[in-house]
Amino acid sequence: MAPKVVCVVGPTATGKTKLGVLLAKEFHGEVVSVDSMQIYRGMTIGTAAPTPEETEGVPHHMIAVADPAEQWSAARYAAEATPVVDDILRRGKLPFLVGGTGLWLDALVRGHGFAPGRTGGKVREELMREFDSGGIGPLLRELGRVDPVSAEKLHPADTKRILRALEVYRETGKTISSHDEETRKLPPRYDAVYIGLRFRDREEMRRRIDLRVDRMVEQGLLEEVRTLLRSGLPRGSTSLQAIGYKEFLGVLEGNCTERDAVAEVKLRSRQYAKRQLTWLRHIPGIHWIDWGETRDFGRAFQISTEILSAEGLG
RNA sequence: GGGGGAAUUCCAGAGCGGUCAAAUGGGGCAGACUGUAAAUCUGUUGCCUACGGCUUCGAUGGUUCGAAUCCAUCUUCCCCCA
Repeated sequence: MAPKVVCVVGPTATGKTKLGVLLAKEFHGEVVSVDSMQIYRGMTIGTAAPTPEETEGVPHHMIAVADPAEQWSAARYAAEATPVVDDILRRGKLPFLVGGTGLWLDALVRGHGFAPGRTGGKVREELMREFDSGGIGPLLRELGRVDPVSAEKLHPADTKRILRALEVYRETGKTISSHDEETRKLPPRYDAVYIGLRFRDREEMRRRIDLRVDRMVEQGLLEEVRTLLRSGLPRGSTSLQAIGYKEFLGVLEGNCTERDAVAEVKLRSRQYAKRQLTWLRHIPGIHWIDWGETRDFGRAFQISTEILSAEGLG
């Protein structure tokens, strides 16, 4: 039987971090962050990474462990987070996977591994060159020959995935569709209990996000971005894809006013939250806790406690 | 006070007599997602008893077989001269 873990999920600004800490304290657990941006060092304000006060002494893992200049990926995350989770289990504690990066969470929980090939790899570079010179047409035709299942499924505009599908084939001689098919059948590595946080009302979510962004600015987001840049971060870094950072980069470069940047960050954040909700809808069995006008953590804690107890944890 | 310009579907903004429920972008909504995932990609977006029908393009009234597109008046806004 797969070991049990608890996942605290939900879109941005719903309070996953706080609930995670409350529960970890109660259930003798440790937190493993599942966040593609909190992974990078020096990005605490803009990613709302938990501060030492907020962790309340609960050990947190996979936060600020990467250099912002590095290119992390779901695969690398899963590879590094898995032993961390296992170690927590070995010590008889309960892992709380807390975060909003859907793919990373799935990769960790299901533990399927990814097919070979990576960003920056030789084959990928080669494919990029071919794409630049010949467009997607020839590549899509090639995919149609070697992996018709993927070619059929992928939209012609979905360059990224078309290249990746070809990459897997060229690297391994096997198709990504067969790889996916096989890994889908594998039993998950962990038996996850999902607790989801969300707002009942979209407007309320929006207000919460706006508030959060305003607070980030007050706490010095601009300065944080400036410091990050001073460390000689390459412009194309994955870490700079983070919402808040890419917009404030524009402010520092004088391409946009802080006021506009703030509005942009709020907008992109709520669009992101929507995508997170879409992702989460495909996970069956999430125990949702709906926030009303206020986030009543006392109540959420109580509900979660009951859920976890019913699951035999605690 | 005089002269000129503009009013379009949630927003910006095309359209300049029929092929217009109205390009395009944004936003909204929905979806996808197996090595960049806070990324990337897709669909949809007036109403309906829906392969057809109905009501829209500041307002009213005209011209015309036919108008968002032409004319008149009115309303609002912008610019210029006073």
